[in-house]
Amino acid sequence: MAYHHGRLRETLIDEAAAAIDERGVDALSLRELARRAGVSHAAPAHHFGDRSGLLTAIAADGFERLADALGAAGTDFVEAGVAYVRFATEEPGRFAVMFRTELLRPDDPALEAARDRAGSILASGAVGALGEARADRLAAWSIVHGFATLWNSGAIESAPDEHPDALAREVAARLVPGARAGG
Amino acid sequence: MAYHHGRLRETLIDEAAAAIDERGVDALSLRELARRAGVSHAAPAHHFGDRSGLLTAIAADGFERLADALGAAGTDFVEAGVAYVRFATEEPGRFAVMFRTELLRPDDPALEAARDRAGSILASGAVGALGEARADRLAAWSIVHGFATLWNSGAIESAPDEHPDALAREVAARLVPGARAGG
DNA sequence: CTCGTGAACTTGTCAGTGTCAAGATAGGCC
DNA sequence: GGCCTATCTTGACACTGACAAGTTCACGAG
Repeated sequence: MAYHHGRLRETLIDEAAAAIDERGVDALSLRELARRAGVSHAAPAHHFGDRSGLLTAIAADGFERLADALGAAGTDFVEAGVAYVRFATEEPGRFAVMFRTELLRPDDPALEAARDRAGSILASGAVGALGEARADRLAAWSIVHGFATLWNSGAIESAPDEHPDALAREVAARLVPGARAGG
Repeated sequence: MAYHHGRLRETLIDEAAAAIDERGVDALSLRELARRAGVSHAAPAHHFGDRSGLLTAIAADGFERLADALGAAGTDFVEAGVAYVRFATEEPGRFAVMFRTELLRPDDPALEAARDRAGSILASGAVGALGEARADRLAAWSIVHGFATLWNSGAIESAPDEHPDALAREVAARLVPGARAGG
């Protein structure tokens, strides 16, 4: 086994994110992660310090991906909202980590930057469709975030193979005055 | 130390809920809990089987309290929504456990009953203000649940002493056609 | 009263975890 | 060559959740 893995840091982030999507944050063990990557149990600590360091890196990566997805969806609030939900439901583990703030380093610069980027993109869509007030932006964020977390927690009853996109679009449209599409 | 504590089960649930409100679910250790209650490290297992049993009991208790709070708030959707948010923000630990389904026993009868009771009360308020469609009920639930979880995760920027109630009322009102109170 | 039966609780143990300290290795720069 | 620093390993510690087996106690039958 070579001493220098070469790309250990990236490997660990990818493996960890995949493991979290499969089995949840709490089931993620640093030691098992190290085993999967073929390194010793203390190798991850070198790159991330401790568990929160790893999760913070994953969360920052998650906000970057979310910002990209929101940007690609365009400026319409409903479409951005659907993109938000799609991201959350397709990568539930990453998404959960992003908002489990007690597990993260509070003032990590990379995390804060990524979070701000995603937030401002979502807010710009909301301002166009609803208004500029704080409550407008928060209402937009709340309804898509709430739907996403409820769906991921299994609280929303649905057919076994139902895809959340259509439902999310309907729900988000409820917030836009005069645009009660579907339903 | 008396062998028979007498009210160990209730004591453990109360202590655990308080500890969770203070330091989060993940920081809750069965052994520390037992220490606090003055019993041996294996005593909790007798009453709850394992960790998920304890958390399931706490979650069921939480849904009962939530249902009570929603019922007391009346049938108006906005007021019920504010009550939902108030419950979530005043007892954040309990609230978090209730939706961490991976930590709970999936088909516990007491949990299911309490959850259904709370759900139907919230839904009845939504139907009156919005409509009977699935998306109407989900939009109502999503916006208040989203606001509550975002607030609890610290994602919403606010003054250090700001109380979420007024903001929650404003946000919830955004969903009701023609009732854009505040903002 | 005594006795035994079962619930409530304890003691002991196990594999597993996160974190820390100290040692080993190797690539790059003089 | 020789050193230096980042990278990774080895070893240890205190802690955890879960399990098995033993101990104590309340209570009802006889």
